[in-house]
Amino acid sequence: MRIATWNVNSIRQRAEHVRDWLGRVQPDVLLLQELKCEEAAFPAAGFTELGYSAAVVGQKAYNGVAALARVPVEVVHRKLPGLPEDDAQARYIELRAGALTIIGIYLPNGNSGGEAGYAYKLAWMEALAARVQALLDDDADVVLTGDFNVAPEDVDYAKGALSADDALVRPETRARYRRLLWLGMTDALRALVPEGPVYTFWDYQSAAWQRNSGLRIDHFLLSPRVAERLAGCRPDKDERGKMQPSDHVPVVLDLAG
DNA sequence: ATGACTGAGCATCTCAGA
Repeated sequence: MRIATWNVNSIRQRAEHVRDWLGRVQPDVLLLQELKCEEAAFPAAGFTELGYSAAVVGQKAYNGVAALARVPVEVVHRKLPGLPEDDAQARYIELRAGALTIIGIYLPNGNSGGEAGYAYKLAWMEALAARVQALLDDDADVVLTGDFNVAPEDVDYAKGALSADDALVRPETRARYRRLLWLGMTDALRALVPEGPVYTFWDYQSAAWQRNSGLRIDHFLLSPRVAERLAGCRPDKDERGKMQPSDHVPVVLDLAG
């Protein structure tokens, strides 16, 4: 089973990149983030042609997540349980694929909107931990993936790429990420590559790609039985070197069975 | 110390991204 995640920074700008990539890499499920469009504007036909169904949680201009799947999936949630009823940000999709629960997230960045913006990020992380706890209490097999907007350790961002008080690395942010690990989730990439930088994002500015000034902020967290099936996890760096790329690259997870 | 790249939208500037 192959599952992938990709923050595409506008699906309408990146539809051809995604189509080419699906044809080559052939994931069973691809979680997308930062669609930057409503569901009606999502270019679904280009993916169904390739054998992928599309489940879209869209929003005008900002955010937006989706799942493309060539295996049967059922959408379980389109909003993160535990957030206020009037929360309209499209950042969460939860699927069932056979016995697996697959969650795709676009976690708030937290650097805009002042203290309220950062508080929203923390509240979102609290609700996410509660959701993961509930699933584990039900003995579910969980793959939690997407753009977490968290660089968990100092090795996960290039020197100078972020300031120490950035919302992606603030201690309160990292503590809430660690809480997911304490619940029993395994960081798939770090389980396979325990040391050294492995980036998934390079800013458009300041020649960040050319200088390899990147971040590791797109993750796969696996519940215990799923972690036992871990066979591979890698970012596809080649995508960042293409014409008009997203600033994030896809990350691919392979599970045995 | 400075500058600065991409995308969307009631758009030739502002907001957000990270």
